[in-house]
Amino acid sequence: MLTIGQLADYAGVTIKAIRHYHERGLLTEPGRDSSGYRRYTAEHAVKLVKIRTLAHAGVPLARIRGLLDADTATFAAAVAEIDHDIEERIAQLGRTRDQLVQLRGGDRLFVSPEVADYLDDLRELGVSERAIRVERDGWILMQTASPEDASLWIAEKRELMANPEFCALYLDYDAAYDWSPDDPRLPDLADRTRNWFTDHPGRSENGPVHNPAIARLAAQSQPGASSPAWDRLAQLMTG
Amino acid sequence: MLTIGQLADYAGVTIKAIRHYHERGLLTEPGRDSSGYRRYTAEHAVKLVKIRTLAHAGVPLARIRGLLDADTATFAAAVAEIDHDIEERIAQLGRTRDQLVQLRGGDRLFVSPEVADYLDDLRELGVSERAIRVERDGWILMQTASPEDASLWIAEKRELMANPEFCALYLDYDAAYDWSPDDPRLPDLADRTRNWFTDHPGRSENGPVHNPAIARLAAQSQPGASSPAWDRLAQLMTG
DNA sequence: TCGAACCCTGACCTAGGGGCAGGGTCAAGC
DNA sequence: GCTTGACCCTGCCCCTAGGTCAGGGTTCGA
Repeated sequence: MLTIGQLADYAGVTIKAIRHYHERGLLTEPGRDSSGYRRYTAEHAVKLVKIRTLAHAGVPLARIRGLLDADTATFAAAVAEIDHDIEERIAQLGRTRDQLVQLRGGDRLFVSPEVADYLDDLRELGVSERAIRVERDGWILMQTASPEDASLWIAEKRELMANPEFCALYLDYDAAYDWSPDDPRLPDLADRTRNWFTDHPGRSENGPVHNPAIARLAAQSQPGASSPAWDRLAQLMTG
Repeated sequence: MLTIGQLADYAGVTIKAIRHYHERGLLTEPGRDSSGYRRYTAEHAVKLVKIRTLAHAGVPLARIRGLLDADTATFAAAVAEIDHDIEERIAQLGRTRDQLVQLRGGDRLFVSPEVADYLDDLRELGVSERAIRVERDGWILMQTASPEDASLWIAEKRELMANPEFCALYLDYDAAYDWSPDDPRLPDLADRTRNWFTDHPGRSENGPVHNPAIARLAAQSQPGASSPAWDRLAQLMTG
């Protein structure tokens, strides 16, 4: 006959857990000795090890209760299912590990692969980190609000980046962020930008032209996403 | 700007979880629109994905809070540790899977490998399942009450089982369980048993002779572990 | 303009225990 | 015989990471 502590040590379980299993009706309360201590038999030990094993496998206690006196076939089927479940959980943990690595470096976790590739292209082109961040945040918002539109737009945008003229314009626009609003290069840049958009109207008919759309969305979320020079540019182009 | 539902879909998290993160101070409460709805920015989305990833990795929310604005080195160290932790958990799940298989068939989960081997030997020898069960339960109790003694005793017992005479005695004793208490073979069996113990005194000096010890322990836990014939045998040997 | 889908707060519930209070019991050593 | 440390008892509240329900208000598309 075992005391609760001996039983707990045997099964690798805390005393509290055993009492918990009693409360939940998983393990029958054993008899008491003269001083009121619980006294366990080998049968209890066997049952407790089964409970522990199933509990470690993540089976809810309520289900374990049902399983303990199920017939062999039912039990076997349940074990197979539980085993499959663990396999799935292991796979999920593996995926989580991969994501954990991504967490430290890169934006792949936050945007679609296409957008991530696009951001990498920008980085390679020499675009400033500030601009890339604004782009990223813009794409996050777009993808969240309307994934299909974002998917169309990013495809078009990546095609656009294959055009050297557009790339140059993009880089100049990026650089202009830090310019003085009186910089003499601003009017010329405004002209080139306007010409570009005149020559290359957007293809998505019910969507806005991309750059302004992104800028507007991003500006909402990113305080300080504009600058004096950019404000001046906007003035030059609309005015 | 995103609603809470959009944000939840983006991050693959429930609305309730997001509100929970607000309560725990993991994610700052965003501003509200005119009707009191929360409106989220891309920054929130990025932070939420980080939270989700860490939470899926099993990191407690309190720790995630500390990690979110830790410096790069601290964060990297934490991620490495968390990753290691997941690896460990995967290994543990693998072990649990093995045990799960054992759960269906065999006693290896309940007794030491030595005892399990011993039980297998008995089975091979042709010992009844009833006797094997009584033995198993006895060993569980012995191992739990005193693992060192049990370890010594099982070693001795297994040596004993190498002796054909002892095996024969064991089998006869097992068979006698079902005999009538008037069976004429009982006195002879009692004699042989007594002779055996006279010729082979137990080697552990401060321990009782094994068979009776096991029988007594097992009899306590297993109601009906004895039989009329066995009771008669005990009488014949002690009287 | 109406119904579906969305959002709000607040309160309560869950599993699987942990920890503490306040008390009784047992075994060993002196 | 007495003490000391290790056990055991019940009962209570606490925790995490949310889920669920009630009882509202809001927005959007047909």
